[in-house]
Order: sequence, then C-alpha cells, then structure tokens
Amino acid sequence: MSESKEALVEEFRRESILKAALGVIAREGLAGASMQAIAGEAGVAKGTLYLYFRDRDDLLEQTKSHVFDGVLTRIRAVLDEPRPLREALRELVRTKLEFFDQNQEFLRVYMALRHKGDAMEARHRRREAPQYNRYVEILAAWLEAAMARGEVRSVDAGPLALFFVEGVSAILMRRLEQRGPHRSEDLDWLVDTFVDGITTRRSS
Amino acid sequence: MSESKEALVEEFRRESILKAALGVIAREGLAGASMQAIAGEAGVAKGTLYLYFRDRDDLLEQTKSHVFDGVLTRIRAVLDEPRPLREALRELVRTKLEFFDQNQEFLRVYMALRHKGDAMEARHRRREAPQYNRYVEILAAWLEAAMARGEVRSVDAGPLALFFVEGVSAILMRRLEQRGPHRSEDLDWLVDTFVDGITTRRSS
Amino acid sequence: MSESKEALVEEFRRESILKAALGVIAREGLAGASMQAIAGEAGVAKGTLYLYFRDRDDLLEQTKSHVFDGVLTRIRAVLDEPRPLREALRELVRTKLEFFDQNQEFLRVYMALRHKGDAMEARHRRREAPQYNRYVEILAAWLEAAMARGEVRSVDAGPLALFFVEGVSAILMRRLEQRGPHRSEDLDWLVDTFVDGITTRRSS
Amino acid sequence: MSESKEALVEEFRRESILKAALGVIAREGLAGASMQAIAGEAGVAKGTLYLYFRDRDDLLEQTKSHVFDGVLTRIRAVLDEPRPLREALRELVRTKLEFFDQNQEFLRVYMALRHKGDAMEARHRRREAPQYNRYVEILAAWLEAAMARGEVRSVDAGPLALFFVEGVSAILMRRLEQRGPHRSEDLDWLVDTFVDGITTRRSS
DNA sequence: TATGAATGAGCTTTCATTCAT
DNA sequence: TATGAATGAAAGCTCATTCAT
Repeated sequence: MSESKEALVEEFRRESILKAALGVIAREGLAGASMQAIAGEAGVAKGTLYLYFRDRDDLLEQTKSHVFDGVLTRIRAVLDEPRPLREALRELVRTKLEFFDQNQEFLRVYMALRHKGDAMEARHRRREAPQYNRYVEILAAWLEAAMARGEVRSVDAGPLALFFVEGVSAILMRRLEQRGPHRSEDLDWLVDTFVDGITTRRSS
Repeated sequence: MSESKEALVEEFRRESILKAALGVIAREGLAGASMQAIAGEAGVAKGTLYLYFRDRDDLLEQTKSHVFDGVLTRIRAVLDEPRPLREALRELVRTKLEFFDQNQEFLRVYMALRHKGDAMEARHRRREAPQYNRYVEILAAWLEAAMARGEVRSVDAGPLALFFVEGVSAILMRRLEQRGPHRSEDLDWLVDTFVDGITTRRSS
Repeated sequence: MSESKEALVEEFRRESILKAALGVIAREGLAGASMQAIAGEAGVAKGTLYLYFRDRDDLLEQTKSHVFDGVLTRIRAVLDEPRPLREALRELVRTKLEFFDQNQEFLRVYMALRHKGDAMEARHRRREAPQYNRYVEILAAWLEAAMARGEVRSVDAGPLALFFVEGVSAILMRRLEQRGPHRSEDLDWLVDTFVDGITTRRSS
Repeated sequence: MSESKEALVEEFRRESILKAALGVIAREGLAGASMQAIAGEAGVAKGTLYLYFRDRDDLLEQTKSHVFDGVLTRIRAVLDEPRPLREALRELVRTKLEFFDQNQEFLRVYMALRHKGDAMEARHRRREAPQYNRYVEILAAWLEAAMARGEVRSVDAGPLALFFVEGVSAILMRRLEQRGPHRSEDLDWLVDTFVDGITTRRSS
C-alpha cells in the first residue's frame, strides 16, 4: 500500500518533469532545453532530474516517447473501430491534425528525430524511435487486412503506410507552420486521392 | 589569370571544407560537428574555417545548401524533359534514390532540417531551407501544368506535391537505413498507385 | 540562522575570488588576468567564477570597486574629523600612502582606469569609476567648506581638489615604484607648499 | 644617395604606420587596435607591420613614444625661453592644453601607460616610458635652477615637478572628457596658486 | 620588400554531471 | 529523497605571428 503510494508519487513526479521538458523544448528548442531550464520549469532542483532519468539523453528520449505514446493510443483507437476505408483514413487524418495542433511547437522540433539515426547524437545511434515505427506498423497491418479483404490493391503494405503517414505529416506540419486556420475537411480530398490510388484497378 | 587562379584555389578550399563538414556531420551528427572536428577532417586549422565562413552557422548552412543544390539541379532536369506523367514520376523517384544513396548519412541528419523552424536553434528560427522548398514548388508547378492539360485531377497542387515528396523521401530514407539492396524499380508500384490516385476520376 | 550562514559563506567565497583577482592583476596585469588564472589563484574551478560574477567584466569591475571602496572609507573618515587645514591634508596624504603601500601592485594597474574612458574597452566607455570621482568630490566639498570659512582662497574647488589628489597620487606611485623606504613625513613639505599656495593672499 | 632615399622611404612608411596606429587607438581603444586594424588603416598588409616593428608591443610602444616626443619638444622649447616664473608656467599649461586638445582621444587611452609598470603587459614590465619621465625631469631641472636663483623655495624638485605635471594633466584630461570649451586662461588661477605656494616664505 | 592565407594557442562562456549536505 | 554549489570538459571564436609566394 505504502509502496504503491510511493510509486504513485514517483510516477507523478516523473510525469511532471516530462511535461516540463515538453514545455521548455516547445518554447526554447532542443538546444535551449538545458537541465537547468527543465528543472526550473518543473520546480525541482537540477540534481533531482538525475534521480528520475539517467542523463539528459534519457530525459529527452522519454519526453519524446511520452508525446508519441499519446498519439499512438488515439490512432490505434481510430483504426480499431470498423469503418469504411475512406472514412477510416479521413478520421485518421482528423485525429492526427488534432494531435499536431496540440503539440505543434514540440513536434516542430521532434519531427526531426523520427528517423533511427537521430539528428542529435550520433553516439547514441542505437536508440530507436519505436512509437513512431509502431504507428506505421499499425497502419500497415490495417492496410494488409484491407488488402486481404480485397478492398485495397495488393502492394507492399509497409512502404505504403509509411508513404501515407509521412506525406500527411508533412502537410500538417506545413499548415501549422503557416499558422493559418485549418479544418480537417480541408484534407479530405487528399485522402480521397490516396484511396482512389490504392483501390483502383489499373486498366491495362 | 592570376586572379582567377586564386579564386579557383579559394573555391577549391571552400569546397573541401564543405566536403569535410559533410563527412563529419554524416559520421558524428550535427552536434558532433564541432569546428575542431571539421577542421581536422579538412586538414586545416580551426582558424582557417573562419576565413571561409562567417561562423559555425554559416558553415553548416552552406553545407546544407551545397548538398541540396545538387539534387535540385538534377530534379529540375528530370522534370524539364517532356515525358508521360507516369514515366516522369518514376524517373523522379529514380533520381532521388540515386541522390539519397550518395548522401545517405548526411541526409539522415539534414532531413530533420527541412522545415522552416529548424530543430536546433529557436533563436535562428528565421532561416529558411530554400532549396528544399524550391523542390516542392517545382513539382507543384509541374503538377499544375498537368492539371491544366487535364491529365491530373484538379486539386491543391502545393500540398499534393509535398505529400508525394515527403512520402517518397520517407521510404527512401528507410530503405537506406535498412541497408538492403535497392533497385529503383522496386518503387514503381508506388508511383503507379499515386498516379492512379491523382488521375482517376471517381465514379459517382 | 542557516540562511545567514550560507550568505556568509557565499560572501566569503566572493571576497576570496576578488582577492585572487586582485593578486593576479597585480602580478600579471589586466591582460594577464584571465578567468583561468583568477580561478587558479582562488583555488576554484573556472565555472565557479560565473556563479559569483556575471562575466569577466563584472568580476574586474567589482575588483576595482572593492579596492577603491577601502580607501574611500578611510579618506572620508580622515576628512570628517575636524582638524586644522594643514594637519588634515597631512593626514590625508599619510592615509593614502598607507593604502597605496598595501595595494601597490594593483594600483599600478588600476590607476590607469581612473578616467571615465577606460584604457581597455572603447565599447564600454560608458562605465564610470565612481569611487575615484567620489574621492575627488569629497575633497572638493571639504575645500569649499574651508573657503567658506575664509581659510582658503576662493577658487574653483573641483579642479583644485583634482590637482592635489592626482599630484599626490603620482608622487606616491613613483615612490612605490622606486621601492625605496618611505615615511609619510617625507611629504609634509609638499602639503605645506600646497597649503601655502591656497591660503596665501597674493600681494598685488 | 640611393641608400638615404631608401632610408627616407622606410622612415616615411614607419611614420605612416605609427600615425595609423594612433588613429585606431584613439577611435577603438587599445583592445581594438589589432594588427589587422592598424594595417588596414595604414593601407598595408598585416605582414608588413612586422618588417618595421618587432611585434605588437613594440609598435604600441613606439606609437606612444612618437606622441610623447611631440609634446616633449614643445615643452622643452617653452622652458628654454627665459621668462618670469609665473609666465613660464602659464605658458607651459597653455602648451600642454593645446597638445592634449590635439591628441585627446589617444591620450585618454595612453595616460594610463605613463607609469613604469604599464597597465597592459606585466610580462614587459621592463619597458620605461622615458619621454614622460624626461618631461618631469626637465621641469624639475628648471625648478632647481629657479631654486638656485632664489626664486623658488628649496624643496625636492623631482616630486614637486611630478606633482605639478600630474595635477595639471588630470585637470586637462577631465576638461577634455567633459568636452566643454576650454581656454587656457581658465587655468591661470591654478598656476598662480602653485606659484604662490612654491615662492612664499612661510612666516614663522 | 610586401603580401595575406594559414596557423593554433588561448580566450570567455556554457552546461551536463557529481556529491556533500 | 532532494538539493544546488562546484566542477571541468568542451565549445565557438579571435588574433598575433609566420612564411611561401
């Protein structure tokens, strides 16, 4: 009981630090996210960060994971629900837009770090970006299921999912950068185009 | 004569530094690309770098430009040549693959910096990545021309181009990361899918 | 209690750094007073200096203030005490000699920086040397009071005070440089000469 | 013939560099007087400076000498001319004011370096500032002659000269700093005060 | 003699990390 | 467990000096 209470307190502290890191990164950029700045934002001392995270890299890594976990959960939910192809993908884009909107500043920074070999730390190239890959994998599996059902032309689902995910992400990022108002319906045509492409049977 | 010789030597030195920077960035990442490291790779003294570049930012910026200029030229050439839609895009992907192959390690890092608000420096958020944007713009213009000819369904060409460019880039990056052998024909199906999507008229 | 203790420790550390800076400047000159050297002399790490001083300029500035504050206090005390003109000025010179003797090497360097436009930094021309000016002002006020009492011929007290202060400083500096033994009585004749000059009524 | 011509050219070049150094120091301060800046001002290449001066210290030193030589010559001329005590010192101050006025910005910097142990370079503490000392010596000799003639009370002439010289310098510097208009007559009262002091016989 | 490209020591400053409290 | 003063490696950058031309 007491143990679980302590674990709860610890988890709470951990999350508040992650949230602080998120805020600082969004506001100041990665380079501005010094341990001092994060500690300050979190209202703890610098040393305390090292009680919860191995080092700066670890903290930054977990911050990234934390954010991506959020979208992953939502996206999984969208795809789990049975829907017509076109509707499902429209909903997917809608969800993603919403998420991007909420994490705009942070993503601007972290989009960079999608790929295996991070921009930052060649030393730590081993690290993955598992959530990001998971997202693509989930969509790929979903597409494969659609292919199995004959709804989608049979192609290599992995690259296809990646193509769609990144293409949409790029558009969303640009929209956010331009700070114009954005409604998700504005992108329905894109989904339609994509769906037309993957469902159409080529005429000789 | 002597002047042009000196200018040549200067340009040669400048390029050799850019090449060194490219190498260091590819090997060690952006953060690892210290002036010291770049100078070492180039076989010159630290101070020499400052004879050719204003500061580190300038050097990094020019390194990026140098690389992107290369692909931009090639891509422009591909799109300038009149070709059927499908062929043109296949050739585009082929060209890009080749380029990515040559600059793999560097791009892994610099893909990050495509977007307006760079990953690194919130202070320097102003800087653009003009070549990258130019690439997308060129494709968008090309697509618009195709729309005008009635070959492609009329949609917002800018986002569409971005979608394609980024989607393809993502796949290329992943392929390179997985270091498997890759033939450009492997992606013909993707181009076909995209072309089908953008050319097909929806039936009711 | 604990707070005041910490404040005490902090103040102690701060002063020990100032003392170290003083020593280094005296020994190596201003240009030789690198942060490294000062830190070494103080027995702390370079970074520690930045916990107590904003930057090098700040440290140097405070070092100067620290020294000049000392003499200012003593000189004020001398002039506050009511004394005959001649006695007061003799005592002033005596006090100054004692102070110069204690801070000889440092003053050799910092005498330079008396004037508004420092020797060092054209960029920082704004900074004053307030303590030094205060010293002259105090003496000027004191002389004006003597004029008001009819003890001293009425002239422009500011320049007169400056004349005396600098004249005496120069002699003290030279004596210290020549490292001969020096007793303050050796300068009584100078005070007498000055006093004679300022008190005498000119005979047509 | 040709040799002397070359020597002339060399001397001309040397002086033009000194003049350039003077200008840069006056404009940018000592710290801003980089070899590059001086070379630029002189219209020669950096390397050329080293053909005429051993190193930066040497150049700076000679710049100082060059300036002080000028005033020294003029002052010697003033004191060589037979004049009543009061007139001679008034003329001395007048000459000095004129000189200070012409070299204002430079002196602001170099006043610092009057003393044996320069502010800048403890390593080079050996160097003298001979011209400055010569000035004081000349005045001291002149005062001693006046003492021998019975016109001035017999005291230690060296310190007395130093006292007068520095006192006057300080006032002139301050006037220049305050950039107000200044006429030399404004300082006649000071000379009178001083003369009264040194000529008056104390009454018991 | 004159040049200026190249050098590299040395500077100030930042900041991730440690550890005594 | 939490702190934050202290550390010192490492960064970007400057500039006096050298030397091949």
